[in-house]
Amino acid sequence: MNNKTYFSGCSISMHQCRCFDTLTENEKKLVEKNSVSISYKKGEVICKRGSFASHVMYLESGLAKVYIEDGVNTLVLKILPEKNLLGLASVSDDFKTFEYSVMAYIDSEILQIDIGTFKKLLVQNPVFAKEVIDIQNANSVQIYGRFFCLTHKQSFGRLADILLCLSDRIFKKDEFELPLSRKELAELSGLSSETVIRMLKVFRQDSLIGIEGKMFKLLDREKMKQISETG
Amino acid sequence: MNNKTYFSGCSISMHQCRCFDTLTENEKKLVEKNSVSISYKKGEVICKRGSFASHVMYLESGLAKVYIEDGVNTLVLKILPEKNLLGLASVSDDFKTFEYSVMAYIDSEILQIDIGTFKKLLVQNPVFAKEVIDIQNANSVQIYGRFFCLTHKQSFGRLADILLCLSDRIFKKDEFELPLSRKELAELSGLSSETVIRMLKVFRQDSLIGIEGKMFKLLDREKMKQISETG
DNA sequence: TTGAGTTACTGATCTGGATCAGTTTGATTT
DNA sequence: AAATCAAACTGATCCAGATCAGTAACTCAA
Repeated sequence: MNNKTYFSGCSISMHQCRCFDTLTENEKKLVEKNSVSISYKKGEVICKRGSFASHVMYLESGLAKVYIEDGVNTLVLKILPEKNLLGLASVSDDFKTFEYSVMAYIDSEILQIDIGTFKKLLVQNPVFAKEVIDIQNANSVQIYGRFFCLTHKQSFGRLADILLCLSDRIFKKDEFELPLSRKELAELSGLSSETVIRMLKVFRQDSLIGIEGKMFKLLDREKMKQISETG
Repeated sequence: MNNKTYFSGCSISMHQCRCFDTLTENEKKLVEKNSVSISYKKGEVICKRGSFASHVMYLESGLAKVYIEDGVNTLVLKILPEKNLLGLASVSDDFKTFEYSVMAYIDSEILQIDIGTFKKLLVQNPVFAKEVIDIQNANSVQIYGRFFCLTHKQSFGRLADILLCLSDRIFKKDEFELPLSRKELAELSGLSSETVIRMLKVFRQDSLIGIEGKMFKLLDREKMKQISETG
């Protein structure tokens, strides 16, 4: 009876945004007419928590972090891969402002969709609305896992988790160049950068990973998985 | 420039569930016909994370905790006051099972609504769907705040936060009888029960609160607020 | 190629809160 | 009223990870 349930702190949504597929041709045109596309460079802030939300956003390409901060600490809620919606809370009249901040990890392309148009579609196309609910749900469940991970796992488990997650869900191979600084990696795992650096060293010494600068290589996936589950 | 943003770890949704108001008479009857009401005693498990979800739930009366656990640790996602929906994720086909567990803090009445019926309403009544989206949003935003609180505030801030929250949102007065054990209060604030007990002692010594067994009385709300913001 | 700034890394120290090992209190049963 | 058991509380100790105070390496600009 020692089968602990496993929660992934993985902060990357796997949900494929299908909601636009449910629109009619006319509706698609309506969206096109009422949206603009904007480019962001690596490190640029895409939206600030608390600022007026006149649009829903869609990450067409790139990679972004969704986070909240209080001036001292930053909490990364999730990593957002391309083809995902952002700022959905603003469709509720209760939230006139963005509920979180978003920053581009790498150069990214954002589609801003007028909130009025989006709301109109929600009410006029129930299947679309249903898809949006699905997105919200996937989102919640993922946040629950991450919440558990950051509050109840300890450092090695968290870091192993994040590394596996990045490899599996973003880069889709064992070797990848990580576009994040050590500090960003630390903030993602809810640790100090010093701690992360020390831990990476241990992982390397134990031949779990190979690191050269920003190049990461998973050498022992099996053991890594085990650490992420038990640690 | 030292105005830190304040996140409440308050785990109690203030959202009033309005979604049923949007239904027509016929739809209301449909819901009534396809739902059952069940009583739970204090401490009873209302649903288990991972079990099949054939229904959405509505807490008619009582008070419950929504949580996830891995066999060792428990994370309380939120406290659920009466008149709130539960287990919404199961309306998504991706989630056939409950995404969290629920336990009654006090004797509670639960309405189980057939999932098929609920889904049907979602697709047939867009205003209803919109209300459900609003509920999801309120939920997410609240969890974000709690997430931040439990990961970045320290013990005194967290406990002050929870106490204020219970007083404000559940009991709606400064003096109340808390139906939770010290251990449950601890788990709610992400601390060990020993730590919570010690902290309560400090609060009492500083005349911030009065405690006698399960009776709590907030004596210095102002200072309490301050601790919850800075600590 | 020098210097200025940022990021990576290392070592030494500190500490918040957990853990462990009790005692006391209170509720419930017999 | 004695016995039992869980919850409340206390004190002593420990440790994971933060923090501080550096050095080293790696940009990038002039």
